[in-house]
Amino acid sequence: MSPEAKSEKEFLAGYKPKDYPSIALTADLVVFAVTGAVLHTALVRRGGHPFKDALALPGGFVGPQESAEQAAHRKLAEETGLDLGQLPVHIEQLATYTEPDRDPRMRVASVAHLALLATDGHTLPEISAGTDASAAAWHPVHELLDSDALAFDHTTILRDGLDRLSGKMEYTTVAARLLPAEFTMTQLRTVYEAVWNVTLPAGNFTRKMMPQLEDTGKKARAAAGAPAALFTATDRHIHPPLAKPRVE
Amino acid sequence: MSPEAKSEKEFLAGYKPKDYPSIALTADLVVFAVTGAVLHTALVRRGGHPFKDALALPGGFVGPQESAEQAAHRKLAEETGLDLGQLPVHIEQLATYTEPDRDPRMRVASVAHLALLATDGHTLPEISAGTDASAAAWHPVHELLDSDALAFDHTTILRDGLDRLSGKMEYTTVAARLLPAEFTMTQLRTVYEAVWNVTLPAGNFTRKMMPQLEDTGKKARAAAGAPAALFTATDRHIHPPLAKPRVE
DNA sequence: TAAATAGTGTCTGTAAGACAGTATAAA
DNA sequence: TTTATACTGTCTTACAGACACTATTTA
Repeated sequence: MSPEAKSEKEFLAGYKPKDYPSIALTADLVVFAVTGAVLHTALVRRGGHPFKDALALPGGFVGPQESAEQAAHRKLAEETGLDLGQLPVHIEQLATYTEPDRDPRMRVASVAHLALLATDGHTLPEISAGTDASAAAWHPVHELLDSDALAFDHTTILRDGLDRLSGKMEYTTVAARLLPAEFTMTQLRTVYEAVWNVTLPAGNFTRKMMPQLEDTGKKARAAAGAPAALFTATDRHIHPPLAKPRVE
Repeated sequence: MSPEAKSEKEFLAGYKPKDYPSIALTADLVVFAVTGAVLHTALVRRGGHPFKDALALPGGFVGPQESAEQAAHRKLAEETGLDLGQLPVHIEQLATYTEPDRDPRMRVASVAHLALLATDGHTLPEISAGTDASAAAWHPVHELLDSDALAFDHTTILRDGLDRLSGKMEYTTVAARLLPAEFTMTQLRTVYEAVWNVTLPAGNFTRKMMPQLEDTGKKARAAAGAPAALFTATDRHIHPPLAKPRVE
């Protein structure tokens, strides 16, 4: 209870915000999910100008009482109709895009987030359009990135999201966030192959990942072949990292 | 509201910004430089409330016509008095901090940046206080992080900045940004040791880094001992990475 | 049985870690 | 010379990559 604390209290009580540049803040989402060994991203079809009818990342304004990450959670539910109470989702901040002219309407800074949805590898979560969009659907990422088809700077953001995920998978088990809590080694390897757009030798992958995972002791029901062990992820760092094969 | 009828050009000409939450955007800086084998960061002493007389990261509002990165450049010059025309500086975005109550005065989102200043390892660039601060000075990072001494959430930001730099040094030559364009292997190793707060075996370090650097053919003048080769950095990725020794 | 998948064994080449040895300069 | 620093050689261990092999299930 020093005199400084008291005077700071007085200062704040009488504080009137000074002028500062008017910049709107949005939270945008790069949403990833894997099906059929292909990485997909959730995109909305824009209902209005600018970039009308173009594909865009889901997102929207950060509210006055929420953090950007909370806004990303809320927007993910609103814009895709996903029930996040049911579906495990991993959200982390990606980067912030602040070029003054990135939105022709007004000054908007966008805090982009990476969102990973858990799937069994066969079915994508069903998504439906929110208020601002005319449609919401899944799109294969690697095909999409060959064409600069997205609104605003969203192609850049999507590429940054893919790069972040690709890199982080080398030294963490974050790839497991694209799978159910318990998963087989083959499921995990399929996620790596989908995100990296490569094929990996199964035997060596198993040996490398085994110490990073927790064996549940349970076995998966196999359609054919030996039943696979079910693992859960840990937060251990992979050291040395699992190197992404360089493209030849 | 019949967006169908309007072209995008007409739409934008008649566009009036809708209400959006009022959030101020600032660019803050984690500025690093190495001297005497110790990593230092530039901090300002706050002149006013809140957190009066506490240490804080340099930074300020993003202007209406500049990106956050441009604002970071400008603020670095303004708040430290550094002549960035003379001094090579590397700036990259770190993360954005958006907790609603992180500034007691008003809603402020801060885009934090990592700034690396080149030094010869013996002298830190001289810095002087800008308008908002009563002083600006260098502080040893690892000592500082033991005590949560900074204003706002700046201790978190500083720690995130250190983590980013530490990690990136494993697989890039970004550490060279803390040195002049041409540097010796020992200088570079000293940077690694300062940032990671470890000691590294000189021989193995040389062998590992050699293929990542460009040999200028020139030699440094040595006070004693054999003259060291002068290298320049490349943008090659270190593969496999140079692992940071885990703390025992 | 055959077919399919899971997981292990084994060999080879590369590189990290430890550390000794040699080379090149200044005092 | 001595001393200090810069590098290189060498040995051991670890592990990635390649790929064959065995084990375990379903049909």
